[in-house]
Formats: sequence, structure tokens, C-alpha cells
Amino acid sequence: MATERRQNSLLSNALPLDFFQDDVLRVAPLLLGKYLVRKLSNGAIKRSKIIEVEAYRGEEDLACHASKGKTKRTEVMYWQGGHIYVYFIYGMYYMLNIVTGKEHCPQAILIRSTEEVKGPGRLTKFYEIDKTFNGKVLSPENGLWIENNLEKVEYYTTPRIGVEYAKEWKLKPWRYVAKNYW
DNA sequence: GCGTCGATCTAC
DNA sequence: TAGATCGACGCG
Repeated sequence: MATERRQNSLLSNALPLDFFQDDVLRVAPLLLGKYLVRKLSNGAIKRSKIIEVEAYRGEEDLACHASKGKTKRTEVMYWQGGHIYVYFIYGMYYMLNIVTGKEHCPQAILIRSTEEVKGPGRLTKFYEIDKTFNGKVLSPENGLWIENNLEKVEYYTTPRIGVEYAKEWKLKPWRYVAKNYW
């Protein structure tokens, strides 16, 4: 099983889970330009460069769901980096996040856009990602992973979108946007 | 149990 | 700029 996973990872060039087990502010910009890959149950593969992400960091960050502490919904954020955190919002959209950091340190990266699809709600719809991915790890056998890309990507930062309620935390420049893809 | 509101998107 | 639409959360 572990061998099979390693082989799959090599074949697919998937990023290993320990890539995500570092501070979210270091990992988030590194995801820009890398490939989000989704293998559907019918075998079809969708693969596109990530061009926009946001970092959510710890219980102190009022924009982060973990600011409410560990609950049924936020539990996955406390797991170690490489897990998938998907939640439902506005009664109709799923948001795709990648957990980062070590166990017990709630952090995650919201994947907002790829070259193909702009916007986090439209993204999960396009890649057919829903609640069933919540708590799984990024891997080819789970049908969702991220592939490396050595290309260097230029980016800029801005405050995060849609977190007006987060007091001084709304100003943190934790949205990362790749240049030259818009 | 009930009211509020959200890491969004679309159409008017 | 409002409406869709529902689960998580806080309050009691």
C-alpha cells in the first residue's frame, strides 16, 4: 500500500505530504504555478495551474474558522499538513482548502482559482469537489492531488476576500495572486 | 429549538 | 445590489 502510493506519487509527480507540513505563510505562495489535478471516477483528468490562494492561520486569526476553536467542522484544520478541508457555504458552494503545518496547529490554504476556473465556488463545481473529500489526504488514489512545477512564478499579495468581519486580521496581506495569468 | 450569518456567485 | 439557500454556531 505504502509502496503503491509512493509509485503513484512518482508517476504523477505529486507533491509529498510533508511539502505541506510547514507554516502556511511559507507554503501558500509556493502553490502558485503548481498543478491542481483531479481524477474523476470515470478516469477523466482535469489539470490546471493554481493562480490564486489565501492563507488562514491559527486560532488568533479571526478570519480563520479555527478562531472558534476545535469543532466538528474545524477539526480537520488541526490535523497535519496534506489533508483536504472542504466546507459548505452560502447554502450552495463548497470551498477547497489544503491543511498545512503540524498537527494541532490549525492552518489551511484556500484554493481560489486555477487558470481554467476563477473563483473558489466555481472551482469546486468545475472539479467536482464536495464534502466527501473532507478529511482525506491529497493523493492520486483519492482522486485529488497537486503536482510540482519548477517554473518560478511572480506574484503579488492583497488582503483576503470576504472577511470584513475579521477586525484587524482583515488587513493581513495573505491573498497570493500569480501575475501574468489574468 | 431558533435566529443569524457566511473564505460566493449570478442576474437584475 | 439583492437573492439564492443551508449548515454551523451561539444563545437559552
